[in-house]
Amino acid sequence: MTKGTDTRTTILDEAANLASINGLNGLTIGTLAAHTGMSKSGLFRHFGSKEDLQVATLRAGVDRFTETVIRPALKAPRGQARVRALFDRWLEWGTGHGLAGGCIFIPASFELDDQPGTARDYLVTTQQDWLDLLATTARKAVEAGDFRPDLDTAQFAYEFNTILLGFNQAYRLMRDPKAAERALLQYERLIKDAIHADQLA
Amino acid sequence: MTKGTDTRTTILDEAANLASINGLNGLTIGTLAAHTGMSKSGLFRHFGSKEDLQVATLRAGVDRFTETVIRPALKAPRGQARVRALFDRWLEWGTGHGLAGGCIFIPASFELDDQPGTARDYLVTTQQDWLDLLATTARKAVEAGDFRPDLDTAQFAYEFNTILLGFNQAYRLMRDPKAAERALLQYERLIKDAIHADQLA
DNA sequence: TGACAAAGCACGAACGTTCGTGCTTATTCA
DNA sequence: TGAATAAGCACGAACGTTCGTGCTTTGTCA
Repeated sequence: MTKGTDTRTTILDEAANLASINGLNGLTIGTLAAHTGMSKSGLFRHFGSKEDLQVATLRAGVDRFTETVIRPALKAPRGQARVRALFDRWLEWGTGHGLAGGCIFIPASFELDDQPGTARDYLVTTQQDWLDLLATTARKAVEAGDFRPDLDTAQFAYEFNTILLGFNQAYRLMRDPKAAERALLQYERLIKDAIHADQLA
Repeated sequence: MTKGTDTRTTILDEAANLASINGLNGLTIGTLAAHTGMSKSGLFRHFGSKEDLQVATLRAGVDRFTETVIRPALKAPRGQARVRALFDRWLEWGTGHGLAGGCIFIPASFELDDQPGTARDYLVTTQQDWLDLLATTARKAVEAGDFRPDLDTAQFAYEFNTILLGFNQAYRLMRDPKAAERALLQYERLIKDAIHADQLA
């Protein structure tokens, strides 16, 4: 690891933290330089444009996410256990074991949705990867016999993700002490339905 | 209605639209002035500070929301019908029948959650009002016999809101053509559970 | 005429970005 | 091996623009 990529890593580490607090648009070159003890120009040289910095920051966030959530969860055995591991790990990710301001992708989702560009494009693929991973994990749980065979795994992934969004709002904006409990209840209902659909109309 | 409050209304109307697109922090006095054909200073005089403008914009959003979602939904008869009316109306609200960039409160939720101030405070009370309204509506549905007596109405409100968050992300960021369908499926499962809890473990 | 509304103008600060200049490492070659 | 050369890295200064925010002046109606 040469010196350049070394400081670049340091910068992006801090950038991800700042962006998790102030958002991707609130991430500014000046404050980032101040937080890293660099000059604006010296820092800027590593990226070339603000948008490149945003994409690089998202990419750094993906690395952190993979390390904090996905990799550990994949150690759990296939099936329902792994689904649960993803859920539990995500809750940790969203509550400070990841970035200072929590998940960086959720605010970005609503910040960039009307803002065309490479940052938005990258975020979309990232989010799609996450949904695909969830769907795949659910499918394996079906194959393992944990979930019912006719489960709509894409819908399952969609709803799983939705639970995280709700938790994030309740936890960070509303500071609801019951946020985790609420999310867990919702999760358990989702799982119950994935095991056997309710017969009643 | 005097001239001053008249233009103020015009300004806030446009402010809500711009904020729904660019976020509350992305809402800038300069661009707002350009969009309303006013001078920055002439516009600024109406508020006195950026934060005041943000709060006033949120307040204008609440008015629009009440008019678009709540008021029409309250015309539906108490019980499950009214719950459904709130859901349907919200989907319209989130897909353009309200503000240009969709719901203004959702992006604000994730933008302001780490940003102390009067704007954040106001948003929290607004969101709490919404959750309370949902819970109350659910409780009336219980009283009407539409929902089961032991329903946790606060949890119901929480999950109802969560569905909206998920829909917003799927619709606006992912541009998922199935977003509405997915949200509806999730909604129907929530209702089914509200009617009679699944017996199975 | 007097009160209020809007414009005009200017401010200091911060924004993203460019430029030219040194300092530190690698690389090359005698 | 040691000097010469090149590449990489970070810096300070400044660019033009936009930010939020004040003052002062003009316009517009009761």
